[in-house]
Amino acid sequence: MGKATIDHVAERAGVSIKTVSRVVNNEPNVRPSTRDKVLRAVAELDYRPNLSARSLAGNRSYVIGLLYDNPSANYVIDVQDGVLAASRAQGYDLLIHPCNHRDPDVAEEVADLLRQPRVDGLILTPPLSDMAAVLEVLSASGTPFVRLAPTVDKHLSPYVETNDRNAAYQMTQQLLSLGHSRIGFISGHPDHRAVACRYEGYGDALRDQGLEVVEDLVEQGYNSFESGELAAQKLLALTPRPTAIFAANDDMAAGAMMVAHRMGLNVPAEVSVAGFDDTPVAHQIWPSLSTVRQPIQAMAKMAAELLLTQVQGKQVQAQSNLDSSLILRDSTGPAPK
Amino acid sequence: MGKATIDHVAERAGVSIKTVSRVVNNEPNVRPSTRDKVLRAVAELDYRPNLSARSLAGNRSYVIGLLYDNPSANYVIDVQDGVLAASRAQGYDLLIHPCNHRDPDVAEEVADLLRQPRVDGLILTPPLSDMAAVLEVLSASGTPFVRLAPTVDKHLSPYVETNDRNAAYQMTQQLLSLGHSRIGFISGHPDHRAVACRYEGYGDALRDQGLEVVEDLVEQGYNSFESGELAAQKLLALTPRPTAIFAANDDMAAGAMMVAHRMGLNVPAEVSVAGFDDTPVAHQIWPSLSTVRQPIQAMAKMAAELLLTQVQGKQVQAQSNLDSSLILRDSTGPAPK
DNA sequence: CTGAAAGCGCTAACAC
DNA sequence: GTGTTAGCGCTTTCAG
Repeated sequence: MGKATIDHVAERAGVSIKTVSRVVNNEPNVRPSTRDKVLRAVAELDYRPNLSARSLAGNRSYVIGLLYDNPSANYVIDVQDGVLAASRAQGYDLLIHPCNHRDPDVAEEVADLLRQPRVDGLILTPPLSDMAAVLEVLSASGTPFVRLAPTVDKHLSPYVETNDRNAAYQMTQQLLSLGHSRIGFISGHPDHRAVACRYEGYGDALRDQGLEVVEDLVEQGYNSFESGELAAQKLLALTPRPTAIFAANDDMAAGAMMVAHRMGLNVPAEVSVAGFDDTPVAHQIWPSLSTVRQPIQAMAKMAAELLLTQVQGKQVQAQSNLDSSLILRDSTGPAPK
Repeated sequence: MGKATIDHVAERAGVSIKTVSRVVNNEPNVRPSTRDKVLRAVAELDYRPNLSARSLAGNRSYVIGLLYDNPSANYVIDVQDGVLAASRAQGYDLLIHPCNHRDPDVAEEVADLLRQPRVDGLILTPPLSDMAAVLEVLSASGTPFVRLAPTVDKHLSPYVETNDRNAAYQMTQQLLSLGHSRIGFISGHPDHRAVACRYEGYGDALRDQGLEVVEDLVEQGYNSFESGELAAQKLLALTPRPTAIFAANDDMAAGAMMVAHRMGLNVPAEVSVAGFDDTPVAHQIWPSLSTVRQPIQAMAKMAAELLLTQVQGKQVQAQSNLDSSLILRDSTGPAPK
């Protein structure tokens, strides 16, 4: 089966190659009967347009890029799957580009990626969504891009987000309603601004209940299991001990749980633990972790759809907001007397 | 910065475009001084060859594909990172193509992917590495491919593997040396032949110790946490109870641990648990899990290197074998009296 | 509504 | 060693 080209199709359908091109690209101004003829020839020859030729002539690549700094395998896979779902549906391919956001050359790296007509558009995940240097390069290049959960310069591009603050507010409220008042908080990596927002929800919920944020009860974490362990060690060494710990992500919550186990503390009887993200570990540890589920895949899909709309030159809505949900499992319970 | 083309470079260097092409592609037969001139022009103009033009003219895409059926996010990310490390180094891009190996149309899907000159070669992960229909399409197409951990038709392509059987043998031996003799085994998904091999290692170790494989002590699992729970429920309900459980992967081991906790069994005092893969969950659960670490990323990198060598038309070694290592943590201990 | 012609930027022959 | 000449398969003018 020698690959069919547009010429073969044109010949078979008895039209010019331009007409074939029109049909294949869904352009207007083709008589229905002509369109049918062409479509039939396409089917018979099992014709697929050659992407390279297309991009060379049309100056587009039919590829979109996904730029991320691997914070967590589960997150990345969810994002990839969501983006792929949207891009495949429209015949676009996905180029993945992991990078290190602390590398001083990231912006240069991105510039490099854009210097060639490799990608028609880019999707950024946190913390890249918030990096001024990267945003500048992108804006200057004119390449369309969409961000996931940006917290700064939101006017620079369309974006998709969830309300992290609200979800954290609800989880805190949930703990308060269980009778907890000394609630420890392990905050997220400061570079991940979206994760940092979760702290606001925690504080707001306390204040709305007439409580204050106690400085000792808040520990800085860095999104990793180990940083959660360290933070929890400090929190659980306090007197009086907090009766609950809310960590800004599941890995840190798992770290806190590990510390509780080591100290012989019963979860949730002596201390409740809550996380955020609903990663697989949340239901694989014992007791299973109460957490917040974010629609990562749906967000990524939405972002890709916004991007593709934009790539095709259409006007696009500036933002999209999806909801999270509270997942209550076994790690949270009534406050001890 | 209007993109520089090969013509600009040729003009600036005072040579023909063909010479530029030679230099850029590291072809021989260019006088060093000429080469230098060209290289200087390339640098000054910040010239990058246009990939589309290149692939159109040269009938190659400078892209390799990674075909996988997402068994676990951590595994996939490791593979991606390994492949990227190798491909980036050689200027190749990566196209990811997750798919469902149970979908009756996978082979057709692969054929579709190959119908266009989108990818110069393909890397397959288990269980795709073992799927006859896919292998057939690939072999017929003539596209180079490399497999990770294949168990069948090894002559069909170069491949990279670890010795799963040996690693499982060692872990079983370790448990035996701790005094365990009733060791339950939770086997892996039958579609994942490489995982299935781990059962052989278990059996061989027992036999070499003069023990027999007791049918009741072997439960079929399907690689998921939940399947591990189910299997462990059966195993731990036996009388006498097994004093150790060895699961063919970490997720199932985590499931077994969950069941032990629910039954109030102390791990490892009353029952030891061992896993395989050293996924993050292994050190995030309590007690931390003894397991086997495989060099996934290194294997993937090696596979990509083999593929790229092949893509460039060079002869390539048929296989490569990397070693796993035992990671002993807190979930295994001496057999109870 | 349809077609002819002119490239997109590069590599592959083949000459010199 | 180096240059010349054709395309690769498509989209884009611009005519009809």
